[in-house]
Amino acid sequence: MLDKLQFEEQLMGEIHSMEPIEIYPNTLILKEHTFIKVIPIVIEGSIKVFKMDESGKEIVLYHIMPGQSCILSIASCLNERVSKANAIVEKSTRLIAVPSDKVKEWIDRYPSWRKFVHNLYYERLDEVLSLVDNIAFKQVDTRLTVKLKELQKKQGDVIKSTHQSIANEIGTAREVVSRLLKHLEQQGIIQLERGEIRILKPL
Amino acid sequence: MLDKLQFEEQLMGEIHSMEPIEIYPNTLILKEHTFIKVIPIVIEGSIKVFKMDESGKEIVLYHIMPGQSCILSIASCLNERVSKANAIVEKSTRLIAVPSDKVKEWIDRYPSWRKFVHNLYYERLDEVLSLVDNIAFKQVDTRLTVKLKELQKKQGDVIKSTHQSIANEIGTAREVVSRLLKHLEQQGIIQLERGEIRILKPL
DNA sequence: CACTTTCTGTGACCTATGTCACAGTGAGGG
DNA sequence: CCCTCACTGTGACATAGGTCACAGAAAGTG
Repeated sequence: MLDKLQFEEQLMGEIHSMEPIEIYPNTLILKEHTFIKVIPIVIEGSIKVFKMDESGKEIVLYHIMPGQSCILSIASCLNERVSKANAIVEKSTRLIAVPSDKVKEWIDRYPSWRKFVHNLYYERLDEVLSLVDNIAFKQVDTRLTVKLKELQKKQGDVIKSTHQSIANEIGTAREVVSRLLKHLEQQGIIQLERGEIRILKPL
Repeated sequence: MLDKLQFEEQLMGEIHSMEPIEIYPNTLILKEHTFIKVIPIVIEGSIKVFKMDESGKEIVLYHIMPGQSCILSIASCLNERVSKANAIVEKSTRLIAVPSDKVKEWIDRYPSWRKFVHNLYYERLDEVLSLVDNIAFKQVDTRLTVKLKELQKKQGDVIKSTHQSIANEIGTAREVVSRLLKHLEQQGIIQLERGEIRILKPL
């Protein structure tokens, strides 16, 4: 997995010299308002980055997938500032924990690392901006179908996910998602099972 | 103004060798889905970066103030991708237009430029994230008072702004802003004039 | 197999906020 | 001094979507 990242040999060496660690689901690895000590590079699994309000409602900003890293952590660490969001491990995850001073050092030393970081910035900004776009302009039902399409792309026609987690992703309540999904089912577009959504017709 | 930016002498020299240009209000300088050719460094004035939906409703992402630059442009340019938002000149603006290949070159050459860019990333990500936070979790009235405080910080107790522009910033309709402002006035917290909001008591 | 937990389905209800439709009012231009 | 805009004020109204309060079903767990 790591080899797909186009790093210089020397940087690759540095990375490989670090021992990957295994982290289990539901581990909170980054808390808002805290300083960053290590930056994760995900090898396997996935990490969810989200914001949470006082009442415990959360909204998902993006997911860190294999070969990616957490741009918010990098930004915070490069500027020696606190984190602006939370991150929690979703699926069991193997990752390399890069100490924050390494990250700073690499920025100056390796062009390929710079490229990697700038690319991350672009991708994430893009995602966060379309999130803004969606919550500001789109109604909940559109947001839902967008999310379904996205999940379909990742997982295929059988999506394993609970209504609650989808609700979190699109920033609404579980009941609303249940209701809307039921409608789609009645229209014969999807089929619902416990923890599973089967897509029958194109959304 | 430029001298406040902590760049190396050599970079400073490069920047000073470029002729500043003057741009008038309401000039659209960046359109969504287009490629970036030049990056602005604002000397004086301000630029509004925003998203717009089909119906013409807009939502403001952030403002580029003197000494700052447009991180979205930089991100797009470094990755050779299209822009994800629009930018329009608000107040008459003097800026330096840095060709995109210079921006790339500087990233590799000048640590101070890297620092500048990473700092911008952090600041803007922060702003955009609190925007997400606000529209996802907060009600319109809270968003309004937050925005008022922000304007107060910038302009003092007498804020020059129309209800419409505030509505755009917080992503709602003008009537809603008028209504809420009226309430605040009735509570003796603010005083309304045409194009002006006077803050009497702390919000 | 009991018992608990997690997930889903649904009706009833409430309310924040967007929309429409005007009416006024101040400001600037010619 | 008009006349035309741009800005503001407001009532009436519609409604999306959040909240509450259950109930039943599936899946773990000991």
